[in-house]
Amino acid sequence: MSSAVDAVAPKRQRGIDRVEAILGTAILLFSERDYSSVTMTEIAARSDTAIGSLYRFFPTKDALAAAILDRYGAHLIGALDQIVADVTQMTAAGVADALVTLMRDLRHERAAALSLTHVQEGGSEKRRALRAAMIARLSTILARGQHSPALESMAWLLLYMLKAIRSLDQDRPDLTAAVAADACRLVAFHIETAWKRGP
Amino acid sequence: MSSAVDAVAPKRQRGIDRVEAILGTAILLFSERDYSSVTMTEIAARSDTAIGSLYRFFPTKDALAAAILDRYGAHLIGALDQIVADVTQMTAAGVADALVTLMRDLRHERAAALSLTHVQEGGSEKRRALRAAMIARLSTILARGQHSPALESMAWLLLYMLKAIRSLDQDRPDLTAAVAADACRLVAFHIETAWKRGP
Amino acid sequence: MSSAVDAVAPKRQRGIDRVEAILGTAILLFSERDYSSVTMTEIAARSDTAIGSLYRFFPTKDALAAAILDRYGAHLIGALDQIVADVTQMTAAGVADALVTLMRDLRHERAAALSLTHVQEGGSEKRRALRAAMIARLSTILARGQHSPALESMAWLLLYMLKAIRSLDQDRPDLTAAVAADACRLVAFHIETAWKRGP
Amino acid sequence: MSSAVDAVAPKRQRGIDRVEAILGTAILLFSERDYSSVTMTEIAARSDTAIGSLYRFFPTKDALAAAILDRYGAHLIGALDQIVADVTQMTAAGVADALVTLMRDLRHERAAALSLTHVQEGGSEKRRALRAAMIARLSTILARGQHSPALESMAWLLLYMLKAIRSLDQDRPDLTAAVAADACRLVAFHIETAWKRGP
DNA sequence: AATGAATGAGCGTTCATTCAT
DNA sequence: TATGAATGAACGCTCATTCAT
Repeated sequence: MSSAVDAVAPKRQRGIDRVEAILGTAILLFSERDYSSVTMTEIAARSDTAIGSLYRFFPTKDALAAAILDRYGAHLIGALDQIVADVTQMTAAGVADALVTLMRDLRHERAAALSLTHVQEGGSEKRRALRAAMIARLSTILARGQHSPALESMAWLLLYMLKAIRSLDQDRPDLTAAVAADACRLVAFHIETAWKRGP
Repeated sequence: MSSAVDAVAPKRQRGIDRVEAILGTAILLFSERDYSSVTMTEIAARSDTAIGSLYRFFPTKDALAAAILDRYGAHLIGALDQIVADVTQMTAAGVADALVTLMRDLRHERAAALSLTHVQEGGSEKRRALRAAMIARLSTILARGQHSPALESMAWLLLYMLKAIRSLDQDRPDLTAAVAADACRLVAFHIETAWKRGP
Repeated sequence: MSSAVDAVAPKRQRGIDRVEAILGTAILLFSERDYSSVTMTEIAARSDTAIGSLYRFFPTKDALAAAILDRYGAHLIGALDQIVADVTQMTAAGVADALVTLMRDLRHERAAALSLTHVQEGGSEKRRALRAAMIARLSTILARGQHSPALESMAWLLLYMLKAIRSLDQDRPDLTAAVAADACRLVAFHIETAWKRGP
Repeated sequence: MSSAVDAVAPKRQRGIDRVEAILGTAILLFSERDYSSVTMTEIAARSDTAIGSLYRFFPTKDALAAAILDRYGAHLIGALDQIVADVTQMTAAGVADALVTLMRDLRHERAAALSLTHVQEGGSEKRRALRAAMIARLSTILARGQHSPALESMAWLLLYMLKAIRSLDQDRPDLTAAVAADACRLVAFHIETAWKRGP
């Protein structure tokens, strides 16, 4: 009953490539459909992986979901930290543009992450941690470099606006150009409001 | 009303009640979880319906999903039509407030509808039609009574902002009060921009 | 994820028959092979049951095992109680004969129960309870009607001798006749030793 | 011994150690659980052997089982032959004690062997051969040195009684002391009955 | 008409065994 | 040679749907 091997981590190049293929395929499928309706068999088949090999690297479906969330979180936080570092030398419009662009770049991973919202196994905890980390960065941006809990509710609104813009971008890519300026203007308006208000 | 109909009326009424119970339960469950992970058996049990009866009213799971989407669409479009009818006599702030309030009122049905996004059986077609209907109303609002295709991209942005506000409202109900004014201000800013721009 | 129907209990005649067929097949298979190597699919196929129906009555493999153990325990304890009731009017040889015969009659169920020894889900607890119940009866028999904890170790030895005789009976049915008298003589010798010793 | 062999001797010794570790681990696991529920991966991990190496020494799981049975059989027959050699100079009680002790000493290997009862690959043939060999020795013991087919059924009964005593010993080690004398007395009674009866 | 037992394809997962490195 | 990644048939179990009662 108890399996001797449970863990993961590819050691050879082939394993690393395979993990990449699996994650890419999984992100693609989860971004298109339900977590529950995407099957491990399908992920394996589409990434040219034997089902047994898939389970070598990701011992459960939830573990695969967690890996995707982790990777998405790392990308996101890394990029936000970059903006935080530069915020004192940027205009509101510049910050708005950076944020909107960042969200567009991560659109696929984000869509996949959305499908993983309800995953068991500490998934909601992971999401909570990620959200907290994002809110912390966005609050700092709204406070122009000094973290300020008073701005947290504005940070939440900013976060959800950014999500909305990314969703729109993904659902109607034909509108991206037409919408871009207005979207940035809205975000910039929000940021300026915060900056005027002070920390 | 006549005694001749009374014989069947209870039956009909019972059927209506049953359908209501099923739809209510389904909306609740779909708003909490994956479409795929909510089972017909569970919907039947939670609404005190025999599984066979559930299938009498909704011959497939997709048909049940379609019924929920239809009902949600009708509610939404009805309410938007009301705002459209009154828009020429409202301020931008008033319109913003009406829209935000509407979205909050429909939050449960909306959450359920989100779960049904990827349903087969003409689900995406239904969604497309609903979106088109919403965009038409929002465009009219942004044009202050006259429908204007030029404002379509702004209508899309408005639509997604409203979604974002509703999501935030649902995910963090503790922030509703703190966020409400800023959210309405943003929406009003967007509406005013459109109104200034002209149709 | 959570299933609305978990429990069991057939209500119609057809269901009762089916449960009998399933239990019979399962006892047969478990008496021939490993618990782990007997598959639910095989039990279903051999008892002409759809796999889904098998799971309606026995929601897990362990539950099926538990049902078999329960039934075996009930048969065994019932028969032992009969012997206990009559023991004061019987000779040692008569008791020995009754015990050996009883074991022979239950040989198939017993062989199946053996396969279920290591089943999780409180299986070992069930086995412990059954053993305790058997030891209590055998102690009473060895004490000629009065229960006596002092005779417990002799009861254990008796229990294992009876198991041995039944196993031999099953493994080499051709020897049954040749062995029967010697086996009964051994058991009677043990019972007489206990009776002489006193409670 | 010579330096020329030293180069390979360590390799051979390592191989022997490895095989010993594997067999020991396998006996331990098989004595605790189902043959089917013990995995090759687990045996490999617990004996610090790479799965590939395990398969080099034992090309199938059945081959590993066969090796365990062979070793158990060799131990058992060797010890019985010793008793056979001495039987003419022993009392019935002495023989009984020797047999009971022997069984106790081999209890772990025996428990493992029990798990392997139903293994395919000539496993039942192996078991039959082993049993025949045991019965031959026990018959000889019961005939006091002269092999006598007439005593075969008594030998079978003796074999199963010995199994029962060993099982009891293993299941309830706390009773060993209390039960030992009674168990030996029973076996001695059986042996004496045979000796009286003559070959 | 209403019920719930029956059905079986398909899901997540395991593990004996093979084979490239 | 020794290693452990790769393979895929098969397992326990679920659930949308059908159908006899």
